[in-house]
Amino acid sequence: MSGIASWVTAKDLRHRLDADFYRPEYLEFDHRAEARGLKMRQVVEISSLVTDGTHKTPSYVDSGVPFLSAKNIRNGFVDAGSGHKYVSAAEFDQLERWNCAPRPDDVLVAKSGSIGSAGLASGAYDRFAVFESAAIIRPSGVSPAYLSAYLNSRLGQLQIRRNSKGAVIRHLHLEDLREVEVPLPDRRIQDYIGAKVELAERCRAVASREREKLGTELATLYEGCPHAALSSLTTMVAPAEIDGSRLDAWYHQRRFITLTEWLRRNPAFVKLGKVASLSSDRWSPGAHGQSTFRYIEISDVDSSTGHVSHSEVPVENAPSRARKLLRGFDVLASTVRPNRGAVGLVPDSLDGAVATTGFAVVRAVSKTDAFFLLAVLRHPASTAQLMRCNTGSAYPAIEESVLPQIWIPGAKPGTRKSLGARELRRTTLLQTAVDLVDQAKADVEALIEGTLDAQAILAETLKPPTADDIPELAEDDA
DNA sequence: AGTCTGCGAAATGATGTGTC
DNA sequence: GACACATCATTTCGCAGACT
Repeated sequence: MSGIASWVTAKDLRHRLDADFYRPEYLEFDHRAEARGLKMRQVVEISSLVTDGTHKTPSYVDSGVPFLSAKNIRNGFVDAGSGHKYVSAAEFDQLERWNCAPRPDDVLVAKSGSIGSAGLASGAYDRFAVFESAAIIRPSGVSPAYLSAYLNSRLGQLQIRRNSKGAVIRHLHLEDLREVEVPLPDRRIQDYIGAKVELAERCRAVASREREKLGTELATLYEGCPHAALSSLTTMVAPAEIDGSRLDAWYHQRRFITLTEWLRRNPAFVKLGKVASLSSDRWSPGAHGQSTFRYIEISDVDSSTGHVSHSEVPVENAPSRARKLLRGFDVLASTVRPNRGAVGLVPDSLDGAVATTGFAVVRAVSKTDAFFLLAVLRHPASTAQLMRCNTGSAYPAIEESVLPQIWIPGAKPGTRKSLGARELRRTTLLQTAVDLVDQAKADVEALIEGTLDAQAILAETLKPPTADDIPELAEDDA
């Protein structure tokens, strides 16, 4: 960001007259695209429909047709995995008539919340409806996957920010989205960039199938486990059921007692502490002579995928909680707000990174075992056990020492290995998908910079990656 | 006059951080 | 370790003008 004042010449002037619209970085973008000889088209010119989801809050139902909102558009994907609501079939029909049901080739853009995030509708479901917080673009004359990559790129985000309004809470309005300018290269270049996004979608589809299989396999291990039972907070407790450590109603809810008893009596279950240990490796700022460090906080763990990311933080700005030194393949479980179920696995690339003290760091004996633990700790039976040990209602948290005490399936080595391998494959595919979208975004930026080898793409000497380049996809069983 | 759409903003929800 | 609080993100609501 540079100075507030910006010199605007007549040829830069468009329909808007506010200073913000003409900030130097925006003008620079205009000039650069022009220098590349790129055609610029407004979103409205390259789509047959630009609308948004329903404004009328539907009456939600427990199951039916999926109903997604802005929070489902993240990291370049329309992601159903982070949870969503449902509407009845009848309500869906009405929504479809109102153009609130995206088609597979549509591009969705977040209008509220993390505005400007985009993704392909096909990434979620074939049939679903969206809320007002998501915009629907039906591309025409542009590759949908390319459009999605562009909107997610730094440049697309810049354009969206440029067109969004609102002093305090910025929102993206439809009329502004329609005016967002899109560089339109040769169709073959669009397809080259779009192919990466499409391949990423394919990885995600296979990953989600893996998750289903994993779910089935885990269900076998947890067969008969009463983890989903509900009970009221009022419980009659027999004296023998009070373990002395706590006397509160929360801990003694019938469903918790039933679950723990069931697990304790079942010889197929062992305590986590039997198969893994808590790490107490510490880190302190300044002790390692670096100027920055890789910091992992709770929000860096994606609770729907188990993926762990990080941010680079200068050592002098280290939060007081940055204390836990990590190794590759450590399993992180959040001890604050355990209901969120933030459990993730530290990729090998983050060996030596630092986590907040809000995590318990579980260290398994092997790599596949770590993935097995990841799968098991994400299971509702584990979350319920952690929730039982919750203290504090305003600030729910558990103690780290609870983790080794929870019961997990003491599966045979072979089973653990195959489950772990499946979880590994799922995680790898999801990461590959993210990498591919990042590549596509980088390509768009290179296109504007003029560093993209357009000649090679047109001559087809430079080809986009295909499914054959991703070993995890090759194993995809028929 | 009734309905739909675009827009703004309050209400609600989530979550990281400093501090004791 | 617990807490209050700040700071967002997201949902929901309702007004106003356009459209039918």
